[in-house]
Amino acid sequence: MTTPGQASQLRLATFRLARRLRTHKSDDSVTDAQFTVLGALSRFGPHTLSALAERERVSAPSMNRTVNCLEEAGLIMRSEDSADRRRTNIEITASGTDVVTRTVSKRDAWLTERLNELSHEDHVALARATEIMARFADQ
Amino acid sequence: MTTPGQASQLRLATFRLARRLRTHKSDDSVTDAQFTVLGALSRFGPHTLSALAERERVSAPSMNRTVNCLEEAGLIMRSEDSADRRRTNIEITASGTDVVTRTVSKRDAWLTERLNELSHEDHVALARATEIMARFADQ
DNA sequence: TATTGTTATACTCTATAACTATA
DNA sequence: TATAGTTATAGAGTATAACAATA
Repeated sequence: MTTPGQASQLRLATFRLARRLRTHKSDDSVTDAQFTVLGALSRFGPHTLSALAERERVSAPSMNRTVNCLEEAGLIMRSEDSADRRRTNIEITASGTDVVTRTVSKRDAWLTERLNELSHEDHVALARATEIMARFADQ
Repeated sequence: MTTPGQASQLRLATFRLARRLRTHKSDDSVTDAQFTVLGALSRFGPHTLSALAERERVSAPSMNRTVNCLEEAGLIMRSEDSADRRRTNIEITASGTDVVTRTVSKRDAWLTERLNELSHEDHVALARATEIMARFADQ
């Protein structure tokens, strides 16, 4: 059974940790929204514009603008879909992959330091919680 | 020992859950940034403009704009500081407090629904992880 | 007719620089 | 001279509405 304060505690801890992590910005040339798109392209491969918009839960015009910025910076590439000429395939470039790699390692360094000091039991609990949180986020 | 992807997974899950929780607002007329300011005023009492800007880690002009929107909506009130006439004290109104209360209960209701479907083991792990995340955020 | 991507338009959030009033 | 708040200006992210090209 869920106790009343449990949801509040999880909500506050989530917001506070997200905020704390956000203060560890590494690369000023790429914004958070742009980096999130690069990360999605890096992890899941090429997307159409609408697939990217749906994944990030933003409108197609909004995603189009972000993708335009990334294209101008040479971090993504558009290419026509040979089967359906309405579609545009969007994929990350070598430069884009490089940005992801460097940024992730910088962003996660702070977190990794703290994870390394946890007990084995805490590690297991945190890994399990991470899966649950990701599942919640998808619902 | 911390495996390479663990920090990334925790970071992503935290960002995604925070983002998901943020979609639950009581009122679409209040944006995320505005609601965060209302929450700070509700929890910590009146602030000067620069104190609010510092707490939210944004520039004074940026905070000024957000505060203007909240004032026009009747959710906060400005009043002159009697001791130092350069200062403006910013406090939440009854309407503002109402928005905070309704939004918080809505967010926790959504979270509680999902918590209630977890196994006992998942509950324990999540509670333990919540404590760890809060501790990380304070460091 | 429906779908995909895009453009037009408008609003918020963000920043830096410069200005006003006060200490 | 220094500080608190504000205004001016500009760039990015967000949305809805409307449009062209294609299925």
